[in-house]
Amino acid sequence: MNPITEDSAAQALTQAPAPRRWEAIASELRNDIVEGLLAPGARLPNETELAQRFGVHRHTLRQAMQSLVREGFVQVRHGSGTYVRELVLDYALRRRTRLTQNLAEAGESASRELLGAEEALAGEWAAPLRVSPRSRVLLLRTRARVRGRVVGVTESAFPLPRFAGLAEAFAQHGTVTAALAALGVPDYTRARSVIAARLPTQAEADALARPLTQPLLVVNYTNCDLQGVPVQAASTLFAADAVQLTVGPDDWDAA
Amino acid sequence: MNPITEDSAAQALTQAPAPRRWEAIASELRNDIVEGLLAPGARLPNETELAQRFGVHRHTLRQAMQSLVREGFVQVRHGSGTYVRELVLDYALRRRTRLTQNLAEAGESASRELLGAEEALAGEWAAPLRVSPRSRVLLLRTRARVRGRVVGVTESAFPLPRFAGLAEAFAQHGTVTAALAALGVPDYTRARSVIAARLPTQAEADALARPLTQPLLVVNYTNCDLQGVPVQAASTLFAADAVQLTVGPDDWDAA
DNA sequence: TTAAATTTGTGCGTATGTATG
DNA sequence: ACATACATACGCACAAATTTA
Repeated sequence: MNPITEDSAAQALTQAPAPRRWEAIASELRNDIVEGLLAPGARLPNETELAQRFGVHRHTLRQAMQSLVREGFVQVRHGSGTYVRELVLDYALRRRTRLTQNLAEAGESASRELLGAEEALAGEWAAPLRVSPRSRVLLLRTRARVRGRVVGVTESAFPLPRFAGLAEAFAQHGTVTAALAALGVPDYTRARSVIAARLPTQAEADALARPLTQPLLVVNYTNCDLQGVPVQAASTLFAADAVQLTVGPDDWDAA
Repeated sequence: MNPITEDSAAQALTQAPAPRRWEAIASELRNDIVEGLLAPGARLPNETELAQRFGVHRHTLRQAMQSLVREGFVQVRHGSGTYVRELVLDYALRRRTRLTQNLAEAGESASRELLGAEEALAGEWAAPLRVSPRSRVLLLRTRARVRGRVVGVTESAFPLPRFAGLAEAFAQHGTVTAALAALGVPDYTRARSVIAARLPTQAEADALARPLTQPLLVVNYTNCDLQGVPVQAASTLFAADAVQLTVGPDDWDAA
């Protein structure tokens, strides 16, 4: 194939300055990985084959690959092949447990998005928050991604009226820790975690972009401020193929 | 329920036939529950119906029921019905975690049976035990029951030759704690626990008497003696419908 | 144990488009 | 308009690691 005709053709079509083939290829492969088309651990076709498929030189494809390696999506094994990186995150349960920070500590790019916020009666959240069942709470539904893949969804309850502006604060800062800090809770600790496992409902499977047969790790917990007053009760659903929990000397030794 | 008749019944069983109808009925229902034919949470047919099925008077059936209530297999809700008691055990992960004791603490009768013991190369157990992969270990497979129902199976590895007689000691005492004590390890602490969830293999589903669709809670851990030397590396599979794990202030506060 | 096949890693050379001054 | 520098892309060849027969 002739690069001259290619590039001039692309220019004529889009008028865009730089097509950058390797970036488009990387983005296409990255998308396949995030969407689950290329499963974690799967071996990609070899470079010659992929280059042929995309109609580029092997060097060009390699540049795309190197980009994906840097971003942590794939892992190349000399003489063996290129593989989609397994996504097994160690989620450490400690006294000071922070979801976003915890996921980011593994050197991964973690992000958190707000799915919804509403006011409701405390109900089932009353007991862990130590408030009246007829008092009101703010419900926050959030979703955590690592490397673009959804790894967990959380439903949290915050007592009202104390945390009235929390939804906005979360939307602004992107983490519960920062949102609480903005509302005058500089620090908090985890009181208790209860861990269970079960299969997801259809809605949960959809939210996590996982099949109905992929078990969930359910972590129910309460966070308290420095005075020991509950500030957040929550239930996080982790996709069990992506997350494992650790409880260890780091926790126990931590004074 | 009269304890006197109970006791005399037990006595009679060993000596004479003594056809106590209510006991046979209780035993039959108990068996259905243990075998999983009557699932946890399931509502039993009403007393009139059951009495009819067994061909006894309702009073006789009630005697069987009251026996099952006292044993903790069922729960009667006045005006609603009789239900198979949910079996949700809180398994607390602490520095000093003992499986049998932990299960027993919930006021449940816990038992542990030895499924098999063999010698093998350390292999995958080498890392947690901090021994050479080519050294030998004793593999112990055990099964834990609560109220007759299997709730977990454990595969443990003990370094050899230090724990050569451990299989016999376990068979004799029935717990790992006692077996280790008999071999000169008076106490041990848990170094680290890693928790994951997945669906069982066919063999695992069989061992736990659960369907293939019932997720497992997998807990991998290492126990060390007071000098910090690993004495046991193990992987316990819990049936997630029967067990939930807790990590909390009891652990963190414990100095 | 050895050897061959497969796959990634690396080097050199060539050519084109873009940005800069 | 021209020279220079740089990133992108293709062609070919061989080295090194891994897998498989």
